[in-house]
Amino acid sequence: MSDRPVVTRIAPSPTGAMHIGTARTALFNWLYARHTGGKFLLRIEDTDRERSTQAAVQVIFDGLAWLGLEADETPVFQAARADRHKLAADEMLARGSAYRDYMTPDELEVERALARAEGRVVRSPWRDASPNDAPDRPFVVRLKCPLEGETLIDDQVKGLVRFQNRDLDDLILLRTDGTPTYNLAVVVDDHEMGVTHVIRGDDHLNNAARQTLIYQGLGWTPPVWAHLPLIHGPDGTKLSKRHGAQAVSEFSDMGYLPEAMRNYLTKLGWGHGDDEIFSDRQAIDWFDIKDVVSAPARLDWAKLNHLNNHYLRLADPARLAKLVADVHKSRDWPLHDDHIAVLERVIPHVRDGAKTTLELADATVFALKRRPLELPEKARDLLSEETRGRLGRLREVLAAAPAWDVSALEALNRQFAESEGVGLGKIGPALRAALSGGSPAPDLAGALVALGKDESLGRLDDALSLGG
RNA sequence: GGUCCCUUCGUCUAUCGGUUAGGACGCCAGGUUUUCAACCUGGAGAGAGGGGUUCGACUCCCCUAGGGACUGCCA
Repeated sequence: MSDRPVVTRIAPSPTGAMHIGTARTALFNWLYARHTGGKFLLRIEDTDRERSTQAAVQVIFDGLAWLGLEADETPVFQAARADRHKLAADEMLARGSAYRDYMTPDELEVERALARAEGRVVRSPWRDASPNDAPDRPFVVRLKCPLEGETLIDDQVKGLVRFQNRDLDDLILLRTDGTPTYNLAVVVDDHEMGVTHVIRGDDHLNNAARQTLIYQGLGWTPPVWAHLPLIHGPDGTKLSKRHGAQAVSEFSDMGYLPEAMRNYLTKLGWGHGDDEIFSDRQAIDWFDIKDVVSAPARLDWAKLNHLNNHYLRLADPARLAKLVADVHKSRDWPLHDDHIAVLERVIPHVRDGAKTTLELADATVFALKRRPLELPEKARDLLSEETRGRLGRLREVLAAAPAWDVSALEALNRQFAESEGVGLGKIGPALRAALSGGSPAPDLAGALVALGKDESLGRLDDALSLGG
């Protein structure tokens, strides 16, 4: 196992949204593949034809692309491989590691109830029937699980897990219509795709034992297993809609950056000393399945917000401007031709307080407004005659400003207040109102720079002319 | 019911038999201050319970309790 190059995979079923837990599983598979210099593959488990849709397949592609987790080979579609799966089942039949089960649904139901009452696993009477006794009716192909002995799973996350074979049921390999079930398909595909490390949610830990039996029934070597604990909601229960979000697309819609998601999700269930914020490069260098935490983790919005704020402050303003413009568009805000340029100029001054691109959009509204601004009642009240006089004088000082940058304007504002013999508090609120029209805006100097000299002076003039 | 997994501050984690149990987010207090944030300083805050093993357990073992997964001709 150790000398083969590592091959990992993510194998989602396209039945709707892409769950954030799936995203994290993909991320860990991707990290481990990158860490070891191996390959990361994608397989779409679309054997449930009832529920699988093309749209849901696209959701998976989009989700992985958004997160930056590109597969190294073209995706495999499981449904297209049904012939291979059936061949494997035939092989198991031939080897005696599977059998045809002719139980009717009614009989199965009775056996299931009985088995549960007796605290044992379902067993078909056809397990040991002679092929000659085969009746002429539909059958399923079942795994012929050994009745004695045990199956060990040397899990990279959970440690050594021991299953008594008698507790493992003869799961169905082929349905009555001859189509393969999940457990067979997974084993055949993982084997034929050369997957060396199966890293998946720990809801599959039980399956690992049964799948091991299938590997053995086929004469194949099982992969290295690693079962990751699930992500829970903030209250510790299974993550669901009511926790705010579940799907990758929702996190995107809520204004989270993919790099923030990667950092957050990597740290959720894995640790590297005291490191909290790290680059993809560092994550790849440091990541090892053995360091994955074995307990489920809860989604913590506050921490995600913190990280997103961090990456928002690091991001290229041009990139953010596009994202923020999209937010405004989705809100039907009347954008103008120069909005991208305006956003690019404003964003550096307002991003420090933003947790998401949605908040970033909120913070840019003041700059996107068109003159003359509508001043809310509260803002008008600030423009007393005295204040208007001061603002007028400030306007001239600003107009004559030799430089239009934050530190110069800060100094200039302060000097002006001093020359007027008042504190900045006597001028700030009114200036702010004139510049922002009552919308949230950055500090004064930042607002002036963000708006630019012409726009700033124009807005001041507008305010001064009010009732003047 | 059966099988299996999990259990360190509110949350994410560090520790891998010997630490005043560390960090981060959040929270509280103070500072900065023209708004909201951001930022700076300080603070409170944890080994589920009970037995062992050991000179010494958060760390190893057992039991209990509490969570969770599986138990489908879903994946």
